[in-house]
Amino acid sequence: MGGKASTNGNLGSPYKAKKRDRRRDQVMEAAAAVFAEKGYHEATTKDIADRLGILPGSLYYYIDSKEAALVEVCRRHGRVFNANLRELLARDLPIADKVREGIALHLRNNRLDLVYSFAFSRRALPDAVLPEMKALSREYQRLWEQIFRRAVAAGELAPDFDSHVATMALLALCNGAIDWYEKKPETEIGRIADKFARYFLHGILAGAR
Amino acid sequence: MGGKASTNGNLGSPYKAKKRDRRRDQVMEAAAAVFAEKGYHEATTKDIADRLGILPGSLYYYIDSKEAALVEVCRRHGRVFNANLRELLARDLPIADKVREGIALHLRNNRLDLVYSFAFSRRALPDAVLPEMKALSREYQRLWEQIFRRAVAAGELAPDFDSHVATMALLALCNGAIDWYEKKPETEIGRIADKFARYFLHGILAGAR
Amino acid sequence: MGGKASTNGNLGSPYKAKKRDRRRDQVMEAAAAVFAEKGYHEATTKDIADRLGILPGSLYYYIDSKEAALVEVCRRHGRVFNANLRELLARDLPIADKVREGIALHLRNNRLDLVYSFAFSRRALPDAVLPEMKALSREYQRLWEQIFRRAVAAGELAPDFDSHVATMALLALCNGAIDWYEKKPETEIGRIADKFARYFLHGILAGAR
Amino acid sequence: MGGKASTNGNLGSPYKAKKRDRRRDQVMEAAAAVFAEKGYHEATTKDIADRLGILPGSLYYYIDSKEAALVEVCRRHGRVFNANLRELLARDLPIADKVREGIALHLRNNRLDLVYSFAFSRRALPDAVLPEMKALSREYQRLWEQIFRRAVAAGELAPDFDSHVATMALLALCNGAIDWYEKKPETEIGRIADKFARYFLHGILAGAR
DNA sequence: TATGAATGAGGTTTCATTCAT
DNA sequence: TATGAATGAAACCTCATTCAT
Repeated sequence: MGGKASTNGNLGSPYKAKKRDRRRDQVMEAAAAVFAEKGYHEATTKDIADRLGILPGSLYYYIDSKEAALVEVCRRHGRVFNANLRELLARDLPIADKVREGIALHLRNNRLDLVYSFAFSRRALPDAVLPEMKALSREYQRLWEQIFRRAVAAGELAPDFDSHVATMALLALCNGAIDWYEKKPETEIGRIADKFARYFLHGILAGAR
Repeated sequence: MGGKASTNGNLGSPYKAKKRDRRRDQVMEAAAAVFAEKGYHEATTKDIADRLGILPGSLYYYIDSKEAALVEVCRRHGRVFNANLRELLARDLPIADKVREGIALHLRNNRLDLVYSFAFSRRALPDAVLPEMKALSREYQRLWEQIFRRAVAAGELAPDFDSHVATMALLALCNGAIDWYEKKPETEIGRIADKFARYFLHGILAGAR
Repeated sequence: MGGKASTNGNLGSPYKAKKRDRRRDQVMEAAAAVFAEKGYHEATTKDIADRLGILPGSLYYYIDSKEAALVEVCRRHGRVFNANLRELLARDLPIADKVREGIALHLRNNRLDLVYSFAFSRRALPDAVLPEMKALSREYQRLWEQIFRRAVAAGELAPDFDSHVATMALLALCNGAIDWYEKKPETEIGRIADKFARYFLHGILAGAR
Repeated sequence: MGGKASTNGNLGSPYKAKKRDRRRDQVMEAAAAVFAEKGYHEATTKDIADRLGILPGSLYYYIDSKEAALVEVCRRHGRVFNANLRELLARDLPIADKVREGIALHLRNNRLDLVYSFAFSRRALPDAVLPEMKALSREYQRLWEQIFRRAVAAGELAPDFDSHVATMALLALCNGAIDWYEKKPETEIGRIADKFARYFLHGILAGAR
């Protein structure tokens, strides 16, 4: 500002800015992948750098610290999760379908690193961003609860249905499943989601005498 | 290993041996607690030593390495998990009760360190012991599957019931719930287990219409 | 405390404690010497460790951080400076002798690393300890000012003598001289101090026509 | 190096050369300011570049290295110091006025970066240029000594006056005062210089009984 | 003339581990 | 049975510097 003596104004050239942002995205993706694979503390900056074909020190051209990278990864993924669910909430579907789709979305995103980066790395998040992260997390819960509550209001679920505990159970189910399907092919996820949804909706006793 | 005690000839003195074993148990408990609380990589030998009132170096009188301690902790806990479930399998109870009890057992044990030590620290286990650990883990699964299969055979569950996926769902539900109940008072766990069991047995749609 | 299970009470054994403290003193001396020689930022933990014949990491058995070592070095040296001057203040001497002795003391202590550790490393001190360090520094100034003020009261100095500026000048003279005598033999320092004192007391015009 | 300008044949164009030199001067000024403010080692190339509104890498169009910049800064400032003093030496003034003016000049220049760049960064200078830098420094001393010796010859100072030690004292006084006046307004410097000169000339006992 | 992206050396620090006592 | 002192590897990070564009 003021003192900047740059002769050509291409500093903020949209082309270059975009290119740089793309590289930043790659760095974040690499960080997310490594955090997901190894967990935050076990992940080293060398792991992330290796995935990008650069040296660890070079990462710091794009990030301020490993911790700051975690924060951003969590933020980004948390927003995607919430956006997806918000969209689902707005759609006009029977509760069974919403649950099925919601579970599938969650599992598919889980796969894209989130559970480990977000849910399970929470202990590594700096205090300063905890409120923000907790807000993202609560927002996700609230969206699920709203899905259930609307179904109650529409008579799809019993009037005394406990939307809160149901949400907890659903999230536990999805989050706990990560180890279970992480090596399955993408196509399998749909089938797993279907089965999980069926249990969640009807219970294991359904069809029994 | 074997050579450690070669200096005093009468190492086998049953009294001394027992006393030393008791101390060893304390060390393992301390390690388990710390691993559970912080995760394997974040846990330091100082954390464990502090809990015992000794210095980190002194730990090595009882353990060969931090990693070896993890292995043993996982082994011990895995065996407890399996023993509990084996006992439950042998009891003569309707499937609904077995599921309810099994979930409660799992959640209670989760609390006692296992999920974090065993399930979530698995990535830290050395390759050499992975087969053993996976065997313990598979044994646990198999026991649950057997519970379900016997219920199928007894006509309590539908003939086409998928015991395998049901087990996966149940484990996912229990493991994923750790964050959710870890700060609740011990007495709450029973109630949470009940609710989880109800969902798992009857589904969220039960009572609707 | 409480949980400490040490069987013998030799933890706080005065002999061992003293030995450990002596080693800590050596570490601090090494740090002070290196800070003095190179300045805080140019000094590396390797420099300090080399001087002690250990590895850089081993330093952290005695210190919490390089910065914490600086703080302690400054604290220790600052206290010595003040203690010396307080003693001088209490003695019954004509002002000229006090100035001469005070300058000699300062120069001799300078030699023992202080100026570079304390005065010139101030920019490296963490904010949290700045008040303490400034207090030490102000105390030193105040002691000098008191020396001058007593001389004024005793009629040794003119009634309108500005003790504050005189102190500043004296400190500037002493601090600025470090480069000048740092390679001189110890015996020289006395002579330099004498000459500085003479200038400071009588000015360069003394003896002139 | 030599090849840099080989692409345009008319590199010697006086206009362009002048423009580039001006920019080079700006770079040196920026470097001097940053070295003075933070000290050589704490100063980063980014600090210097920021002050110029460019990126660190761009500096290398003007300088060969950070160290080379320090050398040049020291050289330039040393020459200014010496030139100023040489001029003062040539003037026809009583010794008291010369001392007063010389101190004021020194303090004012100190302010403009020198003490920190030159005197206190000397430890950072590469061996190859140390002789040159020491020569500049010695020249400055010698000029002061000459000032005193002429005063001796003119009978303004006592015949046995020690010009050498007096010079050392004067320089110590000035250099050591930097912390003391660096935050004072420019106008204060004149007054401080006056007081310092008075002490230096007449001593603190002047006016005392 | 300057940018953007990267390098690589070096710095502080942590920590599991060892070993004499 | 435990301590005290140290090791050494590896981690995160900084920064002067380079070079294609």
